[in-house]
Amino acid sequence: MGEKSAQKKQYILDTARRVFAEKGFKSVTMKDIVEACGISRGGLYLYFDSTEQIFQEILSMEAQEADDLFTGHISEEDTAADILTLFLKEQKKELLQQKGSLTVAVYEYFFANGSTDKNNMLHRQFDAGVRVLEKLIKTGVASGEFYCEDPREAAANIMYVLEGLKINAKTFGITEKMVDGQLAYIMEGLLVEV
Amino acid sequence: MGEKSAQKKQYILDTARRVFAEKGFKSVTMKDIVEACGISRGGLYLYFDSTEQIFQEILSMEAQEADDLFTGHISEEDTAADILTLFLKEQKKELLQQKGSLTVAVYEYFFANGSTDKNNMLHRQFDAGVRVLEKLIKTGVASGEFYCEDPREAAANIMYVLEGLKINAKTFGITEKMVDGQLAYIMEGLLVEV
Amino acid sequence: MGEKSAQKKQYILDTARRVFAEKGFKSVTMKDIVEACGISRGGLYLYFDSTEQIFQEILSMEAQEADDLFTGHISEEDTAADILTLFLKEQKKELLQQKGSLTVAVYEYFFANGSTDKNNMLHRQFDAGVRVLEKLIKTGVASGEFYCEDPREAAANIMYVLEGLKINAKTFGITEKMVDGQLAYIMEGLLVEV
Amino acid sequence: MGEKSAQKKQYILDTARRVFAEKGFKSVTMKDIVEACGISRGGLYLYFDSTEQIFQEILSMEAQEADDLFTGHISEEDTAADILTLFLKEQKKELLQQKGSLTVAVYEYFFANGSTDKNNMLHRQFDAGVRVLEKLIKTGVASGEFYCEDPREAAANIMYVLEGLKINAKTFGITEKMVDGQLAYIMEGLLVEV
DNA sequence: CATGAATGAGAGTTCATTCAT
DNA sequence: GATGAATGAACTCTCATTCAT
Repeated sequence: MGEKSAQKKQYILDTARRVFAEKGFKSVTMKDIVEACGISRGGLYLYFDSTEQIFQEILSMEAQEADDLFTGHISEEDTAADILTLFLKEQKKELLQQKGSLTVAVYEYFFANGSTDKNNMLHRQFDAGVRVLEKLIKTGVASGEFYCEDPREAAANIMYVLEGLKINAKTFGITEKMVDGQLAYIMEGLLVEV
Repeated sequence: MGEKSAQKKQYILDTARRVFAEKGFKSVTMKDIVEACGISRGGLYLYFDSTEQIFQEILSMEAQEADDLFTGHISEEDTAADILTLFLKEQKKELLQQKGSLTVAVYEYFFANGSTDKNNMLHRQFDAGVRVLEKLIKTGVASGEFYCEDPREAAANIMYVLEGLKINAKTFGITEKMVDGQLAYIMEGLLVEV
Repeated sequence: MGEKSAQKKQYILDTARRVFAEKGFKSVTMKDIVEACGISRGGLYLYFDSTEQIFQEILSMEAQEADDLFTGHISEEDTAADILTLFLKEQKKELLQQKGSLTVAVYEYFFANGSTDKNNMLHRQFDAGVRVLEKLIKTGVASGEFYCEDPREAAANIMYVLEGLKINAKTFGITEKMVDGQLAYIMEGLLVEV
Repeated sequence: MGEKSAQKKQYILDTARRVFAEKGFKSVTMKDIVEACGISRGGLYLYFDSTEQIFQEILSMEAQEADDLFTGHISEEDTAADILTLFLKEQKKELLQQKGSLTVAVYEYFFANGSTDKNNMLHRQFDAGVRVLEKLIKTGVASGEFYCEDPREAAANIMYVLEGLKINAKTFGITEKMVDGQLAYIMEGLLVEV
């Protein structure tokens, strides 16, 4: 598969990503992707064998980008509270953005493949989130910004709340106010009262 | 529809519930249900037109039972902390129980139908949970058991964490320790320190 | 599957038999049979899962009929030579009849499935033929009609020649004269010269 | 087509021969051959248009070699019985050798193309075999080694038996004992009893 | 009411064949 | 000559849905 094919493969992945974002994982057929890409039936099979394989490759790409995001935060020179605020802001943006989100597809995929899929992306990202947040909280505690008796569980708590918001966003919708309320509640729970 | 038919309809719903618990919502076909019930293809269509309709009726039944559960707690004569502990214990049991749970099916269903489904069951139950917890926290604050500046957001926070735990349980698995950690963290956040 | 379905199943088998007779085994698709039967695509799958399964059932029917034929001969009251002549005459008829013969399909099927197929029909019929002929030759020898030092190999020889004629008939064609020549040669080899 | 191309063409034929030996004729696709050869899809079409054409050219090569074999026998200075024994020995070797044999592919090919293929290789080889054997038997009769009233049919008989053994070998398997039994039977039928 | 045979639409998959490079 | 990406036809198989009995 030469350079040109790599380009086309990427084109298919990008197009398929849109399809998955629209229809979730389970409803997407090879035919859907073929039609979205405007290529021939057989053509798609030159690159991928199944929707599952396509989705996995899309996930790999996403994971890459997500990792980049996470590591980006830590390098800043801001205070712990600033960084946490930034992190939550970004999460909020993602939560409220409807279009182009793979959330539903990802959940559908891992409902079926979560246990068998070694190196489960959702798992890895959740754990990574907890780790980053835990470290951040500890930093904040050390600097006197935060008060927290159990940084580990506090970090996990934040991640669970984000998961909860995410799933509710997809099953019955959330408002910006709801997100703001929770994020404020989280921040206030950590900040040392003046 | 006579009494006999009502019985058969109920039989179909009960059997179909098992099928949905096993396979989620999207993968279940009318054929699956027909086979699980041991009835004829045409027979099923006398009672239901689609898996969606069947699932909706199952959800109605579930909602009824869930409501019963919630209202059950409040009637106790225990302290707010006791009731909350009881509530969380029950949530824990549900979180850790794998078999027979409709969780995945429900999520899959509302991913597709969440916005269109008026009277969305997930939504109603989430709101109900928040309301009950808010009232409970307020009671606890009044009795001096709890300290909480924003009972509303605290209640929502608990519900979001439970959602987060629930979805993680289905996508990559959670351990009892993880649940205990979070539930303890929640309780400690509310209890007035001695 | 009620009585009516049994009839339709038989109809499919009879129709499919014609298709296999025309096109051999490997070239026949489910679609071919569907079209020959004038039924729907899905309809065929109610009765059979694959061309292989259909062919196997056809073979079972054939085997039944073939067995009936064999046993028919022996019951006669004729001399051994008469019976053998009759047997060879019938073989000749089959050899020269082109239409409706499953020969090619059978060979094609057993090329692929001969070793795995327990209870290989071709094998059973060949052995049965040898046994019947051996017994017949021994009878003829006892009655003084035949002269033969090794009835077993003589019987096998006849069966091999018949196989050879059969395959040649299908690969490049044989004439009646060629068959007659061989059959006469076989008879003369056995008959006691006057 | 230059010398280099001729070499490549030969390489394709040799490789394809192995493929046909493994899978017979009908199951082999252009793709199979392309992959076995490790060349490009388009590359194969520069030399051949179809599996049929490839197979025909392979058959031509085989025929050449087979003819060489036949003529080889006659040139010896041995007695007729010796030559016949040698011939049968070689036939036995071929019958028992499973790997690398084109037998199945050849039959499959001629099932479909036997009648249309002018200059049918199977036909020519069968006839050639009969002619050689007939001449040999006549020689043996003249020298007093053999007794045979109808050399022509005796020769044909041997060829038919060999065909029968060949096809049985491919459809349900034969043992060395079975071959030996028949070959001995043939020899004894010709030899003048001492 | 209940049955289950029948239909046909549609998804998956494989290959022969072509063609721009 | 040689490549291999691309196409589209053909086949397999599964279901939702209908309907005569």
